[in-house]
Amino acid sequence: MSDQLAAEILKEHSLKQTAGRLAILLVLIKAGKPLSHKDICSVLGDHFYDPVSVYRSLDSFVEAGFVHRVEDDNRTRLFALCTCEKSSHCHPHFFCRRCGKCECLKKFDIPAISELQQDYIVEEQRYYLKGVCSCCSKSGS
Amino acid sequence: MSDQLAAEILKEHSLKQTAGRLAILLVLIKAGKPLSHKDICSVLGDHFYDPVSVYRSLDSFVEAGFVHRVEDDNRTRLFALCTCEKSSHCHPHFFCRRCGKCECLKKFDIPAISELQQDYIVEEQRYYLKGVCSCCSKSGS
DNA sequence: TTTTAAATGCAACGCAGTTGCATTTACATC
DNA sequence: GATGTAAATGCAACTGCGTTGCATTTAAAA
Repeated sequence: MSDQLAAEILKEHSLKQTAGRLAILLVLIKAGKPLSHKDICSVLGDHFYDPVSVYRSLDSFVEAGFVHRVEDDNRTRLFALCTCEKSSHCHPHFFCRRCGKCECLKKFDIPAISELQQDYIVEEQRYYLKGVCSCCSKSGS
Repeated sequence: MSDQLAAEILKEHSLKQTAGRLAILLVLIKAGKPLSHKDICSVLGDHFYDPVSVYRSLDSFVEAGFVHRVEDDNRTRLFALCTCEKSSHCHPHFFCRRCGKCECLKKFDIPAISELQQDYIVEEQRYYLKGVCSCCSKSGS
């Protein structure tokens, strides 16, 4: 299932199939949301895979384009499997300050800023929201 | 001129007038754009004001609400005097990858996301653009 | 099976920002 | 103007995320 998907993704992007990469990718697939390096390491368990190698594997995923990096505001980076087409990486991310989770909000259209401001070349857009997610807001204050 | 403005801003927000705070505020006023801690320290010159104190002064400015923090993607934070009303801190920031400058794009309306997604409490929005600014794009590739 | 470029582990490093604590200072009160 | 006090500062050490260098191992092509 997910194992096979992970292997396929690596193959598709001409990345070597290593135990570490497969494990990391599996974690990202199962999570279905952005995770920090720390999150990933704690799911993998210590001593299984070197933290530095986790960084390097993630970097290779980002470079290949099937994982994207989300900056949160604590100077940490989150990594998420990117299910959208490569050309539309851009969608808002919502950070819940109560449960700490990060969600990709893919329903929203981000306005085409480039049309509004002359001579600006927009190469990357990032939309970041913070507050309380629907799950937490329902379960009382 | 600017000196007086700096003093007024501090007074308005009930912050003690200290040489360091006035100097930092002056730097921000004159810059007219977001600056990093490093930028500020290098304008102030070494040995005039302790780097840690610069951080603390900036924090007090942010807490008072007349300076806001902009996250760029190099894990550094930029600080900018906030000329807009407190209630509308939110506007896009454009980072030019060529000249490295950061601009506040105050003309743009950010869509009201909160209406679209039920039960989400949006407390903060951040819009981040990256590319080449009009100035750099005009002066050749 | 052999070869080789890429991936890994380990140790040390870099940098932005924070914390603790003793000292100094702005400013309110007398 | 002198005094008292909470806030601001300087200094040193620390934290946490991420990176770099280098020797070793390994996936996968030949």
